[in-house]
Order: sequence, then C-alpha cells, then structure tokens
Amino acid sequence: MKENYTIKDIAEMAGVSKGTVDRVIHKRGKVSPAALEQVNKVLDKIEYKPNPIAKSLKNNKNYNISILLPDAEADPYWEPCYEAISQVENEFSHFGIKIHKSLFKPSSTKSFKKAADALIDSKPDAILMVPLFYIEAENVAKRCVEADIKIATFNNYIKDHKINFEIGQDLFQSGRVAAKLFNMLLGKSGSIAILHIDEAFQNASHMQEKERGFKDFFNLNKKLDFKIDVHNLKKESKITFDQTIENFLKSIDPIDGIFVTTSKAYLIANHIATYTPDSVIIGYDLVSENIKYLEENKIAFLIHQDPKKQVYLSLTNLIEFFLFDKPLQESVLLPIDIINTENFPQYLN
Amino acid sequence: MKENYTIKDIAEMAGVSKGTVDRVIHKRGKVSPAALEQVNKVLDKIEYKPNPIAKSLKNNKNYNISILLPDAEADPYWEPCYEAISQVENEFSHFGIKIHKSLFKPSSTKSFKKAADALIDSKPDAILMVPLFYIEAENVAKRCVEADIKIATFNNYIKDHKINFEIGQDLFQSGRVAAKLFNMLLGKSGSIAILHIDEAFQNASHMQEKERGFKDFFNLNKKLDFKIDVHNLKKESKITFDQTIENFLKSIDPIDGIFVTTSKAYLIANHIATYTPDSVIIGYDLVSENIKYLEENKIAFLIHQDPKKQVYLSLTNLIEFFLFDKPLQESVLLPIDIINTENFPQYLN
DNA sequence: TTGTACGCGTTATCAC
DNA sequence: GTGATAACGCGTACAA
Repeated sequence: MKENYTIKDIAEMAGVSKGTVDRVIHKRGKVSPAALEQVNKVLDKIEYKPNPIAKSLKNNKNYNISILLPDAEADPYWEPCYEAISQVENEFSHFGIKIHKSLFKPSSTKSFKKAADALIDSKPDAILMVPLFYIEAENVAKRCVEADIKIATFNNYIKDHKINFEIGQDLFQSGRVAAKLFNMLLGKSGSIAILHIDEAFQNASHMQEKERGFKDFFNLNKKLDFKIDVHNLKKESKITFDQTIENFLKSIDPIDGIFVTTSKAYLIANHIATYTPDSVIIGYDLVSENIKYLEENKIAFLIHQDPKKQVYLSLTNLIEFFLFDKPLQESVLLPIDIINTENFPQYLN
Repeated sequence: MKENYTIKDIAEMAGVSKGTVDRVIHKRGKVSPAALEQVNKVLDKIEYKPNPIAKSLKNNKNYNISILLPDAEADPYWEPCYEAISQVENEFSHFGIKIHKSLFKPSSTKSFKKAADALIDSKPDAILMVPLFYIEAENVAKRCVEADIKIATFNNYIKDHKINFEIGQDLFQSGRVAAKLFNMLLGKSGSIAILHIDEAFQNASHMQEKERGFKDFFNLNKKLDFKIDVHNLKKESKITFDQTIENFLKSIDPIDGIFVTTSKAYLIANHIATYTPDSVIIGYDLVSENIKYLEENKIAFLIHQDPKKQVYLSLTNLIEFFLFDKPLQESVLLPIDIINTENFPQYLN
C-alpha cells in the first residue's frame, strides 16, 4: 500500500506512458479507448493526488499581486495593513510573489479611480482592494474579470458575485456586541448616542450596518429601556473637525453612553471630561489615540476589526491559490474582538 | 536586473560550473581560491535566495508529526483541537505530511507517560504536546532532543530551553483581563471569589498564574477596594463533583463576583440562581455548557484561549519548517479574547 | 579541484 | 494516438 502515487507509477501500472496518463488526467483527449480504460481502471483503484510542489516548480512563474488601499497619512487605521504587506512580502518573495502597494485618498473618488486604472493597466495576477466607493469598486471588479485578474476585497463589502475573495467583519453583529457591552455596563435603562464621525462619510454603509445591529439588540430585548439618538458628525466648512465635535457635545444633554461607529472615538474622549464626564464610550479600532484614551479609562471598550489580519489572510489565500492550487475561499468573516486596557497589546503585535 | 537568480545563473556569471557554486554556497570546501573569489564577487553583487520549492521537491520526504493531547472524552475543552488536526491533515496531506494523534487521560500521569513513550519510540519528525505534567513533560523534551525529534508545546508552558516551539496565552495577563472586567461591571468595590475548579488539579500552575494576575490588578489600583477570596474546589471522595460545588455555594455569604480560572464555570452557573443570584461570573473557554449559560446571561464573560488556533498554528509552523525551511518561531503568545453573548459564534467556526 | 549528469514529479512539446 | 524527452531549480554522486 503506497501512499503517494505519481504519474510514473500510474503509467507503469496501466502499461502506458506518462504522457498518456497525463492526457487522461487532464482530459486533453487524443487517447485511444483501450488506453483510456486501462488508465481509468488504475485511477479507480488508487487515489492520485498530484504533487503540488512539483507542479509549482514546473510553473515557475512570478505572481504580481496589487493592493489598493487608503493612504495611512489620511487615516492611521490603515497603518497595520502596511505591516501585513511587508510581512507577506518577506515570507513569500522566495516563492516569486511580488506585491505592489497602491494608495488612494479615502476622501476622493477620483483618487481611487485613478489608482485603480493604473493597477488594472499593469495587469497583475490579482488585485486586493478596499472597496470604499461602491459604484467605482463594482466597476473595478467588472474590469478585472474582463482582464482575467483575480479580484478580492477587504474591510468593506460590495455585494458583487464577481468578487473572488472577500474578508471582513459582520458589522451588524459588531453593533450588537457594542450594544451588549453598554447593556452590561449601564444596566436596564439609560440614554445612548450613536455617533457617526467621519470627515466625508465614505464609510456610510459601514456605519449604518453597525447602527442597525446596535438598535436591533435593544429592540429585541423588551426588558431594556434605552433612549437612542443618532448623530452624524462631519467636517463643517469654516472650523476644525475637533471644534465641530466640541460644539456637538455642548449642544446635547449629558448622556450615559456614546457609541462611536468609526475609529474616531478619541475625538470624543478628548472632550468628554468637560461636557459629559460620566458617559461610557465604546468605539472601534486600535489606533494609537484610541488606545491612549482607553488606558486613561476614558474609552471603556474598543472593537477591533483587525485590518492587519484581513490583509494577511487575503494575501496568503491568493498566494496559496496561485502557488499550490488551493481553492480560493469565497468569504471570510473575522471574529469581533472586544478590547480593554488589559488585552490590547497582544492584538497589536 | 533579474529578480530570482538561480545557481545556474551565478555559475554563468562567475564563469564556473554549478557544482562549484554549490560548493561555495554550502561551504563544502574543495574550491580553488580563484574560483572562490569569482563566485563570491557575484554573490556580493546579487542576492541569491535558493528556491524553496525546488529544494522541497528534491527532498521528497514524508514527515510524521505526532500530537499528544488529553482525551476530549474527559474534557470537551480539547474538542476543537481535533478539528484543527483534521483541517491541517486535509490541507497538507498532498505535501506528504502525516499527523498522528495520541490521547492521554488528563487525570493520569501514567497515561501521559505511556502515550509519550510510544510516540517517542515511533520516531516521528516532531512531537507537539500539552505538557500538563511538568516533570514528565521535561523528560519527554529531553528524550526528544536526544532522538532528534522536534518538540513543541501548546496550551501550557514548561520553562525548558529544549522546547523548539511553544504557543499559548499570557495567563497572568488573562487574570488581569478578568479583573478589569469585574472592575467595569462592579465599580470601585465589592467582594469576589476566585474559584479553582479542577477535578484533580492538573492545571495547578495554570490556575495560579491567572490568580496572580487577577490579584495584581487590584493590588496596583489603589483606588479600588475589593475583597478577594480564593477557593480550591476538587472532587471529594463520596459525593459527585456537582454536589461539591453546591456544598461550597451553600457555605459562603453572597458575593458580587465569581472568577472561575478553569473551563468549569458552568458548574457554578448551574447553581447560581439558588444561592447567590446577583453574582457576576467570569470564566474561561467556549465549551458548550459555558456558552449555554453565557446565553442565559448567567455567565457575564468568557475568556477564550483558542485551543484550536494553538494547534493549527503549531502544526503549520512545524510543517513550513520541514517543507520550506522557514525558521521555527520560538514562542507565540495568542491574544486574550473577551467573549460575550454577541461575539462567540465567530470564534467557534 | 572541477564539471557533468541525474533525479525529484509535473507538464508540454515533438517526433513517430 | 502515443511515447519519449526536455525543462523547472536544487542537491549530489561521480567521473575527469
């Protein structure tokens, strides 16, 4: 009982040549019925699994993967993604994997389009993108399929069957996670503000999903009595973003909880002591300013979306598909990590 | 500017043969000074990275990895490890990786020893074990080194430099995570019981580390005023374990919080309503009974030690070391996952 | 001391 | 239709 049969083994057992076996296995035709039967008889008896390493060696191709994501200058949320890219580059450069990073301004559709155009023109084997702009991203997906470029997304979703691989978090559910945390901290009743803080509302669908999940939790728990208000805060023309936040806090009555659906919880935490010092804040993402206020106990919890892991898993999935024919997973949902002062370091590594 | 130089390329550039280049690279000697210089000159100019795939193909070995872990019959905590094993087996069987699972009774040192002996005798390429019994595990490590078997541990640590790879959680810190959660739920003061519930105290060092971290948090926060009692609960001779628990609860005054350092929080949650209904329980591990009480809001939080991920990462690390010469990491600390009713499903997958 | 030739398993090409 | 053969890159045995 051998374990790993090779084409050569099969050829001997069937009394034909390697070439014929290959033609049978790959259904290339040009095989006589007699030979076909011989080979199939052997294939039925044993389990043939082609050696992926040999295949890969023969292939001997360089693969180019391009990744299209926002500039971390504009938002440090994206910083960890860069680390993941370097890490994957180091791990797989020996295997002929080239990764090309392309940045766009998260506030500019044009910038996204321009970068995407350039990427598609360069004809990489795959593009991994953050589909911040729905329509434009759909268009990119379409053109990738036409150009035979594998297309994957992370962080956001576009519901498009053309996407070969997508990874992210269940945002609705993460809203529920936040709601449950407030429930545990505040008890059976209270007032909570949902704040969508985003300079230009690129993350509109993101934020809405979280809001929906959040409200869903309280709606389904009839024993709870919470007053929930929703506020959209974006940059006003003549004043700084920070002042906009401050003006907002001035304008409202003290509240028990503040749920910030973006990574901008620090903007609120910064002013909380002055205006509504007893408010519990829950926000998203381990950007350094958020961690600072977490450690000062001004932010109670953060929810971690692990952008680094998203990039790492996206890239390794694509790479193993290219190198070893591992089937591409279609959709991956990452866990919703709850972070407090004590467990954040391990998530940063 | 080529990217991936092969030995053949270098040979041509240096005006020597492949064999000579190989001898230089692997320092096998038998090279004339002149040739040595030629080759080194080329090697200085370019960056040579041997193709790991070709190396691996040539190698063409089957690797046997044995994994020694407790029987999940005795404790369902180990169940997810089995899943990880199957998953890795499926992913890498094509690569000539064989994984052999060997179980021992977590309550029996003898059973551990016996299983370990058999494994070592079978001379696998690597052994991954749960070092539940310190001295015996040290002995296994020693004999593995002698027999040239790579030795790795997960879930528990033994401080032994012979271990080639170890993975687990920072238990001290996870105690602090629990403490912080109690702090947030209970406020500035209260009474908390630390319960070490373990049928035979195999996990003694485990539990003590968590206790130390837990107390450390409250000791360092001078503004907090918590009364903390420690109780060891193990099976008494004549009655069931469950009755032991019940007797304990009967014997104490109502308390604000209960910190269970093992996966046995469900045993407490089961009786909480009768004896101390307002106690907040925090425990460890996503075993199904714990999740049941989590969903009933009888357990506030669970801390997830992700045994499945521990096994998965251990195995893939070893495999990539064997197949592709990836350097073995030495020590990996997994994040300390905080689990509530809303985010547990994603951690189970 | 050096170069050559072969094998690992798969695939593609090329005579027959 | 078919089988033989070369090639991918590395390691190594062996002949020169």
